[in-house]
Amino acid sequence: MLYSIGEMAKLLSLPASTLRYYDQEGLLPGLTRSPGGTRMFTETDYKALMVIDCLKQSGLSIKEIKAFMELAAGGDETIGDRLALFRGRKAALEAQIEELQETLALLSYKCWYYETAQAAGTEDAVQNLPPDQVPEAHRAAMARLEVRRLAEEEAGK
Amino acid sequence: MLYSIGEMAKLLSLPASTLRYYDQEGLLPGLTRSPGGTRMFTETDYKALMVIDCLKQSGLSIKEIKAFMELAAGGDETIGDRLALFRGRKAALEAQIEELQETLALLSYKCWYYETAQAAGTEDAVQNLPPDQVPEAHRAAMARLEVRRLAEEEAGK
DNA sequence: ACTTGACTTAAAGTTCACTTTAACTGTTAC
DNA sequence: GTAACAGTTAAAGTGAACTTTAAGTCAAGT
Repeated sequence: MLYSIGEMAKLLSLPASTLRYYDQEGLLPGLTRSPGGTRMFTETDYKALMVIDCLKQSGLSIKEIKAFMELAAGGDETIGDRLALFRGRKAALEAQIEELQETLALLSYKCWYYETAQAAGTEDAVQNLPPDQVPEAHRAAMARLEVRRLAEEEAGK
Repeated sequence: MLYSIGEMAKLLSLPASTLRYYDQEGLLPGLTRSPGGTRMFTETDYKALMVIDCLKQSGLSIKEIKAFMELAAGGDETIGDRLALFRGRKAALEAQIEELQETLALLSYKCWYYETAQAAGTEDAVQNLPPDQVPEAHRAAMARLEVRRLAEEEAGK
């Protein structure tokens, strides 16, 4: 089964111009052309594009993805390099997700904060709430807003 | 406690130029200046900058964050709007994290793939592996690489 | 007073990942 | 065959988020 650039663009829900750009940047070394010069995408190209998206989401730049694609074109000799790359990306993404979980906790705290403020009709009510009335679940997020971090406890300035 | 732009930059581990840029873009409406014109950052500004980072991580642009900061400057009347914004950001980030979990699953599959290929000395060995020898945990990720999605099952072309 | 380092501004420059344009050519349906 | 549509290229343009530059001012220590 072969796909035109328009068909492939629909399958991936992205503009055809992006596929041309990726091709131009060397992200699709295996891509073939019809006698007339039209790009013909195969299922293998589809898989490559899914992996490209995956690497992109993991934080790689287009140039870095190109380097990986060249590795992949290098065959079995580069299996070790590619394994190392995926292990690195996996670790990076795990770290990234952890960071986003902390961000999420802060957003949850802010939702609680504004829900409480809304119920009271004013923000002051939440600001003046004794700390022990803040739900346990939000304490850590709340603490992240405090300065401290990095400053090694200077004596009262 | 007051901080110079350099001190605040260190606390946040970002360049002072970024803080000037944020100020210029209107992200710090409460920021005051010394008689000589030097920016003086308070703990409130620190908190605001933590929230800015949080909103940025949740996918908001600088312009959108500015709009929020203006809302916040509007006082108690805008509590409802701000609550709605944080709820929206929370939902968006939750969706984003789910997506990254899927990406992570694909990376895990790729790690397994290359570990197996490395053990066999060639990629072909993994390619030719009967599907039931692929660990259950990786089946879904593997399936995501297949075309199908969106195509409504055309009769054998 | 003077040096040094950190601050100030406006404006221009950078990087990234596309996106658009213009002029043209290939492909498909009638 | 021809219209209309989908494809092609090289090159220029876009928008976001900074970053750098240049020229100058402020603040702290000696």
